[in-house]
Amino acid sequence: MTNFYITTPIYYVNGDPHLGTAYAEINADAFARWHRLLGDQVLFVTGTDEYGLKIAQAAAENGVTPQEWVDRTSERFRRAWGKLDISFDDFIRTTEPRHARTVQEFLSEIHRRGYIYKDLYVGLYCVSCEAYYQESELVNGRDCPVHGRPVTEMSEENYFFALSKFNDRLIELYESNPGAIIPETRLHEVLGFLRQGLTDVSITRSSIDWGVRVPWDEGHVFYVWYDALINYLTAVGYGTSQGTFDRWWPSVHHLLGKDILRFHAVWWPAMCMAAGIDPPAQFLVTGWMLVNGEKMSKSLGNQIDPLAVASELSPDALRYYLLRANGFGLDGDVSMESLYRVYNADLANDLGNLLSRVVALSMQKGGGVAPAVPEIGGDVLGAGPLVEAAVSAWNAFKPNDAIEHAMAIVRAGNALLERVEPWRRPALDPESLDALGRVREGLRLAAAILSPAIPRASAEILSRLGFGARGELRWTPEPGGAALEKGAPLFPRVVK
RNA sequence: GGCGGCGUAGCUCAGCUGGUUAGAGCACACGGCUCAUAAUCGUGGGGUCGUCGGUUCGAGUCCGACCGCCGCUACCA
Repeated sequence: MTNFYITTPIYYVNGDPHLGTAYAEINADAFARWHRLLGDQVLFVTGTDEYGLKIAQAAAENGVTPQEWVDRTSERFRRAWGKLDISFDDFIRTTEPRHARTVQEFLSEIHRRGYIYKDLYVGLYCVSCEAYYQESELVNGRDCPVHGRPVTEMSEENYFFALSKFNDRLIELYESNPGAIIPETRLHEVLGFLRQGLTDVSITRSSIDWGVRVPWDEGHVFYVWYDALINYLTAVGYGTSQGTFDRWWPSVHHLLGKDILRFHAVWWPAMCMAAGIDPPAQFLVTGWMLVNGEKMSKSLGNQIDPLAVASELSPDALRYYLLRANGFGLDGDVSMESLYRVYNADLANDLGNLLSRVVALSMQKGGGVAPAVPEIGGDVLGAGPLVEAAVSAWNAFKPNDAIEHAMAIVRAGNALLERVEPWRRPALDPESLDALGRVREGLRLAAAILSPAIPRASAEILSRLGFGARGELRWTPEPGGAALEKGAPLFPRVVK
């Protein structure tokens, strides 16, 4: 029995769920569903990041307490994921007591081991924002980007994490484990960064109080990044349930966007090493969804609203499009136009229509029941190799390849029907029955492979074709005779 | 500047360690069919594989130069 632990980033609750966060959820969900299908024990964790200065400010602007504010915003994420059929097993909120406990436990351990020390943090501070800025963030090299007023150099006593002590171990980790970061180009980035040399980083703030308290010094809270990463441990019972922890850690797969790669691939493993636990096994780094080559932005008005697509078409439609349109790890150019095009071509015309064809033909020419699945003799659908290829693709975190192989089975099914032409033959013609049985089985296999991407439609395909269960991921002869269900078009064509 | 990557049909891309006439999907054109969501099936057009040079019996696939893009170059959830 294999254990598969996968995480998404936890989202900062300052904004609403959008296409980028939905994309991460959908990918992680697909991988989780794939491994459940394989029979693995799966733990899929997502959540929200609720501390930090910007949250406190947003709460103040809205006239509520920070906790009231994050209760409200976090719920928006949870509800959104429900609408996209995201099958998470746990949802971590960083303001939960269990998380604070884990953070304090974990960082105390690092502190005990001598990798956290007190020092002076010097930075450029905007009094109005009550926040530090990097020089690169400033306007004209000296003004706060929010208030446009000059920042001042300030300093405070902070705790620092001895990141630099892990420089060599991190390089060694990735050199001996090149598969630890997918895609490879992100591995190169991380190694390049590491080879420049690391400096220690400050991990607490005394100027804010919306955060997890530093247990050995109550005047400080942990800087938001440090507590956020630790959610990956909260979910598996670090410090509270050794058995649970040992079961899932360290064979964890962290899915994340390329913009937060360094925090995950540098800081986080170092923190784990400092605490005396193994670093996480793998990082799955996604690209960005671009619209006409540009980052989506509210001002450009070029957004794709994931929830709107889900309600207009279906959650499956959005999921399929995002997983199909782009290779994992690459930036993808997306638009509503291409979404409709892919939806019609693949889901309505090829897949949905094939289901309609085989059900209708079986009713008219096949005796009204599910046609038997014949022995594969002369594998006319090419299903065997295609299923194998799809399995490899899912295992290698390449949803678009897996989908492509499934669709090849579907196309072969349509072609087979054209060749045999059951509609021109008498009812119960043996060749018709053979072809219909093959297409039926082809659809079962395609539905299984596609189920991580389009869970609803996959279940519907199986049930309409009279398959009691999903069955195995290989051609399985079966006597047929089950009841069929005609039903409405699975993916109604959309006309624009 | 340094490090890394990319540039293949109208569009999005596959092409692992170099080897028959360079592939897929979409789009387009023509033809067939009518079971099906005016869906489907077949055929076809279209590519100097960024440019120049080199290695090799042979290069999209290796090497060099150049042109054009892009990412990273620390405390942005």
